[in-house]
Amino acid sequence: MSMDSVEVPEVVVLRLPLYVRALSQLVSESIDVVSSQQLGSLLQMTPAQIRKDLSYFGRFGKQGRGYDVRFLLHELQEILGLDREWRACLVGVGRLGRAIINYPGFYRENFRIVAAFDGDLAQVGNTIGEFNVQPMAELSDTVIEKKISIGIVAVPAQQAQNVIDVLISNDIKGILNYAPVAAKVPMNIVVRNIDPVLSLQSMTFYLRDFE
Amino acid sequence: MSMDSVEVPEVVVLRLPLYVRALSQLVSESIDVVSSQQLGSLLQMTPAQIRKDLSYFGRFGKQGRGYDVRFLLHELQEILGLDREWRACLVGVGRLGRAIINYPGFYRENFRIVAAFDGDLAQVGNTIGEFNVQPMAELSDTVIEKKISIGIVAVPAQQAQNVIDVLISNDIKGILNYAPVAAKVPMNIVVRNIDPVLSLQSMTFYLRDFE
DNA sequence: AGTACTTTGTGCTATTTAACACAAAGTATA
DNA sequence: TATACTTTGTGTTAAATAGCACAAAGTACT
Repeated sequence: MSMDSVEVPEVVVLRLPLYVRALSQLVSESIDVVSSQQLGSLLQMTPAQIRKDLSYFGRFGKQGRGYDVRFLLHELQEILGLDREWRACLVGVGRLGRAIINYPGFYRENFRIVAAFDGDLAQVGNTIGEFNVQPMAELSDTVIEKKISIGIVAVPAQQAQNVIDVLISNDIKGILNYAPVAAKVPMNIVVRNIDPVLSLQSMTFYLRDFE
Repeated sequence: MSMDSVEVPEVVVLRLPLYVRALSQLVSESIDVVSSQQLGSLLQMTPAQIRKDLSYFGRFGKQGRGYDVRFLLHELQEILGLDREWRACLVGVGRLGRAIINYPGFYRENFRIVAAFDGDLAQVGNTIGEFNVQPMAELSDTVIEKKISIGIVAVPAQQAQNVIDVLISNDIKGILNYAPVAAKVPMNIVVRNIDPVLSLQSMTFYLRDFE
């Protein structure tokens, strides 16, 4: 018995960031108004899909004209919760973890990595970028102190589920998982997997027949 | 008028690597037989879906028993084209590109990065890992020489479409795109996007209401 | 051999997702 | 003001995807 008259499909939510990105691009090009037609050709999707998606959240456009770029961008950012800073902790400071810390793309979009943990005590105390690597035992306190709501998992597959369990038991609600495992989590936890190997392995199905 | 009696849906192809991974895990645990039930609970999906997916390619199971793990693994690897080595080139040797080159996960799954390019001539000639960074002008020859079929794009958004166009014009059929852009490609080209920021930006929609 | 159980492969149904197509409402131009 | 466009938002239809449920075929145990 949800409050929402219609539940928003997850596929729609997954597309909203694409719109945000395209609209940001348009803002930087000083374009004020855009039609679903134009947005569609920019993003390689049908205008109807864009309009349907947007209609789940309101009526943002103007007939005969299109959408005010800045306005729609602002609305979508608010809908997605992108109008504020999000704090994340990294777990696992191996090669991959270090690359993630040094990746500037998160910062640019208001995602802040504010702590780094590792289960391996040999790593604890090391300095990576601006952080001291902390032991997992400190996770509980740090999550509260630094108001962390997202966990980024960059540990080997074997340890991933355990790390994820610890994160969840410390009230982390969102997990960005770089480990190659299908994490088991309660329904109220949001998991996003980053797994380039899986991507390649499905790609080759279509490449087999060329040479 | 395709040869296949039924076209395999792309969603199904996207799931096959998950099965491959789970089966590999089972092999390493010396488990010989698995039911769709067990596989489903391992991967958090319904047994029916697994059986339906597999049925697009053949009848691999045995009633009352399940699937022979090694046999099914081998079959799926063959279907996906994972029974051989795939060669890729990297374009863009900035921070991200270097991390990709040093990532051991590709190698472990028989994907070989065999060349690195950069459009910035200041990068050309530098040594990254085991490679000399080559200028884009050499891409054409190198792709043929080294039998490269996959391009990994790790350049800034602004340059991504151009790089992708060059790759395609040199007969690359698969692109693993780390740049935050919706690449425009002909229908016969397979693109897979790796975009952690998009993942976070859709995640926050569900996190908004906690704290 | 017989009974109870397990599990596949698949026809069918239900659900989800995407696209069509058009009235309504706006713009542009004369 | 009138006419020809443009574009949204959405009811409706179409297509894609997922899940049910069961006959058929096997296993396990007595």
